[in-house]
Amino acid sequence: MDDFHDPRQNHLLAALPGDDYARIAPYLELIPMELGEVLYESGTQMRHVYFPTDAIVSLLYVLEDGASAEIAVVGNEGIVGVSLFMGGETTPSRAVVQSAGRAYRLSGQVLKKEFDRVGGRRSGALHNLLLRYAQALLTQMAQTAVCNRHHSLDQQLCRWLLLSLDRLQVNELVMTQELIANMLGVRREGVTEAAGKLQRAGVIEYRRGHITVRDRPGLEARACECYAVVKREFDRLLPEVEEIL
Amino acid sequence: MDDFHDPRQNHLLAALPGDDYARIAPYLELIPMELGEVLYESGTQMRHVYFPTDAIVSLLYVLEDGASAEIAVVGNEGIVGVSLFMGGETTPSRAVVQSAGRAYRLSGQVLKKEFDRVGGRRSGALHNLLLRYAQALLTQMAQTAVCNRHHSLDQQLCRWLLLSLDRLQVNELVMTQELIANMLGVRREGVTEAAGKLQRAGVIEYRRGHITVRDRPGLEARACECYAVVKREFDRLLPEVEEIL
DNA sequence: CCCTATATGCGCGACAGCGAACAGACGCGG
DNA sequence: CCGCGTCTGTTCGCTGTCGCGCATATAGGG
Repeated sequence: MDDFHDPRQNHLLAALPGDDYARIAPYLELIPMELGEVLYESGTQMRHVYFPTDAIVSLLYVLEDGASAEIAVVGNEGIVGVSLFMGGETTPSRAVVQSAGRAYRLSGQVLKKEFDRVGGRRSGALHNLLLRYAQALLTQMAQTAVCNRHHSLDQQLCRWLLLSLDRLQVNELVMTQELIANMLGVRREGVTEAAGKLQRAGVIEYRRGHITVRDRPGLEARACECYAVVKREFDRLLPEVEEIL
Repeated sequence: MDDFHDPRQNHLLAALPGDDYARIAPYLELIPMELGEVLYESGTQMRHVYFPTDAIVSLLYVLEDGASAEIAVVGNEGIVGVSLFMGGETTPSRAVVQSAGRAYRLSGQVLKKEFDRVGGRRSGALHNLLLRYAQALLTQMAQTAVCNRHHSLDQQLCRWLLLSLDRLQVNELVMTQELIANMLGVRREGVTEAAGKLQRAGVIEYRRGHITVRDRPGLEARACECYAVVKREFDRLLPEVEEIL
């Protein structure tokens, strides 16, 4: 978490070949993101995509009655705003900053131009990379759907903590139980109870808005299979990321 | 439902400009599909994509313990096998025929070649069309996730019936309650009860594996918002379909 | 350093959906 | 036209989560 900041702390940007990266690099703007900030609202036209470095963004779906649920989470392994290059321009979801940090912003026009570029190689590297990322996102959403249906709040909390942890450089999350409840689409009291169990078991420790993970293997053991499936699929679809780090 | 069969009964194929369509038409094979047939298993390499005409295919996710849930449904508005052109080759889901009928099969190689084609126009029409379809699929999955979390079995059954109905030419579904329960990821008894309510209300009528919808507006009134959101998004993303029909 | 907004803990009753078990009813195939 | 396999209807207790209300603890700004 030093002050020197490089777009390539985002894995997608890091995975781009030198010349592909060089073409978009001049357009990347470093943007700080605060907890709770809304990057885009359901149905609104987006102007930019975001490549998080140390921030985490949740894709939330909000129902008419105000109830909500997280459908996917994006950290430094991904990009916020896939609908810009998929062609739809908008999505019926909301993007909210779940963990403060920074991201690189890129104008939608520049991204699209590069995405559609048909340069020396067949289709550009960015094109293939983003499509594979979109598929990984599809998997994450599918898994969320099934998990919502079949798994207990306890298991889901573990899954959620692990997903967040993977996208952070530290083992402490700044996050209230109320917010977690919003993400998971459950009652706050339910989170309190589940978190209490984990604390008593020595897996996590928390105090007013701060959760520290003490026993990651323990967390993995209590999580449902959904965490592992999603992680495996991300690793499979985006292997460049592993090679580099 | 005459015997003359045209690939263009699939809306994606119908939406392709003449010359784009002409290039892949010779490779399209008409395939009959029986109820319950598995098009591909989770994690297996796919050789073909399928463009249903009067069949309906469910994308199911099956958990380790055998529990399952439908994450999306594909009829003549779509294509089965998006991961082939997204670049992942496989997905961790299973494709099952939910309603018998026919589909046109296309070799993955031919599809990919056309998908990556950079012909006269910018990127090919197929490319844009399929990406927009993929985004619609993303929306459907997201909505399924939220629906699983927040809505009652009764509402979900209505949503599911409507989604199926939209993809059929008739108002009768050949489908047991047991199968519906598998799709929704609930107990069979739950479906029996929910269906009983609908029958008593005169909205549907059923007998051993056959469900007939009598009052579609009634069904829509009882469904959650999820149905309308998904339908609206499909119409927005794939407008060509409406223009043609 | 205190005070207040905010975060967490807990205790109800209510209820939807689960799991298992079984009875009846339909309809296809022989 | 008969029989059996399959589909549907119904029961019971159980668990997990909800919805509400309220008590208590904590941190950080004035």
